[in-house]
Amino acid sequence: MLKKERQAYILHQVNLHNKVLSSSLCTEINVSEDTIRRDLQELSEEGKIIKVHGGALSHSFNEVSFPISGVYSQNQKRLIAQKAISQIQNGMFILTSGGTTIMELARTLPPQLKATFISGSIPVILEYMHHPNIEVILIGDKISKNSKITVGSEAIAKIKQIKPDLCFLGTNAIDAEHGITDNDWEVVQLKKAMIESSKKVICLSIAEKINTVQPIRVCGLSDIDMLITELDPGNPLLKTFVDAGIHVL
Amino acid sequence: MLKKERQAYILHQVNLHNKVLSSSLCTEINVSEDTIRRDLQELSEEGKIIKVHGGALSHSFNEVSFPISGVYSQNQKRLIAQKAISQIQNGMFILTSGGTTIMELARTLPPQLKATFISGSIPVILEYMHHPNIEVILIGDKISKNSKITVGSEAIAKIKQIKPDLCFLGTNAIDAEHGITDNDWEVVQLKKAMIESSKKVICLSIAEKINTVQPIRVCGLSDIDMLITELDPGNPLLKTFVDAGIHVL
DNA sequence: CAGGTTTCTGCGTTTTTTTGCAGGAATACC
DNA sequence: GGTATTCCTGCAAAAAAACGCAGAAACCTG
Repeated sequence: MLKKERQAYILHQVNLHNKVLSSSLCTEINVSEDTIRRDLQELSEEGKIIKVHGGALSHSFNEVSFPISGVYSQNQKRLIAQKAISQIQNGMFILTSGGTTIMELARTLPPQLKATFISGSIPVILEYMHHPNIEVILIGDKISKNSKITVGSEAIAKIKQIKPDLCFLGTNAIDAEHGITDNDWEVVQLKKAMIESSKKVICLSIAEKINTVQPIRVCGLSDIDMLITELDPGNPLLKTFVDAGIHVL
Repeated sequence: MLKKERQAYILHQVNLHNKVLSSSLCTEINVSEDTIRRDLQELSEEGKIIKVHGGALSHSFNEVSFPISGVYSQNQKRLIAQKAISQIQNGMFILTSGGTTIMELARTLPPQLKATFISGSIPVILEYMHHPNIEVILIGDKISKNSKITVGSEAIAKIKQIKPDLCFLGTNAIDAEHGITDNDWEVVQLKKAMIESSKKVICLSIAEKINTVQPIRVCGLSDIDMLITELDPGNPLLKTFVDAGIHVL
């Protein structure tokens, strides 16, 4: 088994179960405990997981508070949310993924807006529920505890049955060459289904994530209709996306 | 169980109940009292909790609040939850409704329990998600904002597809003559489906709601397998239910 | 393709962390 | 004031991590 492969497997396990034990990993993959430990070390240095005595935990595990960076990018996300809202019209069916950017969007929705929002993300759904006028549809299935969204074939099947007007996609990484990429296999499956179902796909991303790559591919640039960042559309960082025919806001 | 995990669990318990006893924690997590004490020590040094003789308190507790009105029935509900948990075995598929009694059940689940919980209630699902070992399946559909559960034909169809071992039903009203009744038409539809699907239906109800009636009928007594209240099973108030062949706990 | 270099992996040893236990001190409760 | 918890200290065993090293594999590179 290749090192890269091994680490991808470990990362997948961590994202799936929120924790891994070095001991169980080394019997699963059949390598020495030292190798596992070194892998965990590397993944931890890359910020992908949290290494603890005896194994590792997913980041979301104790991601209760990240006050400093949170506030910092909060303003950027608010700006993105504003731009995104300008694309919404009354009566629309809107499918959204999870993530903090979408959370900000949910919080920022104008109270008089009347629309139907569909999502499988629990935190996002909670935000939508506070809104006085929108209808909320929840996609059901098994809940992935670390990403706090519903994942699985049922969820995907349900998404394929609907045809929303808009799809807002929070992104983990977007790159001119590799398109949108992510690090959780199940989340990627969902996003793929969301993109396929929707009439129009709008990708929300803070500038920090532009030109970054994650291990698993979600879709190419051609599948995206619009890209919203906190930057000015004329910013040179965005030129490649404009050139690719994406409407950049 | 990893140290971080344990501490996260403790922290969650503290934030939930505003206090924890070292003695009860050490039986719950199954470690020595010293370990718990050291964990509390560390968490206290990090400022996450306030350590006191015999356990720890939440920060918010210290400020003003002496337990408000809820506590009275909270204790009753906790007792009900305890009894309910005695009916759960590892590996079971368990369908639950919403409501505060079920919330208490969700909060009280022992951390080492491994089971699959299915529900359409958002607050209950949030509780389940905090649990380290259980699988959580969310029933999706349109969200009813006032009852905070998913309602509609999709949800009902999904419930009919499953065959859980147990169904815990929070009740609004139960009466010897009219059986279980409720006041929300959509919730009633769901509960009916839940009862129909489940191998065993366990009804949770505080004594206050016994012999009360609501406008819409959910089911008759014959559909219930077990009734759990905070009262002693021998209590005269429960006699009619025992006579009706219901196992009263 | 041959030779050299870098990277990766497993093993033995040492060091650190974690955990439980025992006995005495401190504290709460009656 | 006496008794029963609870707490702290030191200690020891077990588990895990870190470290150094050497063989093996992969990877340049000319």
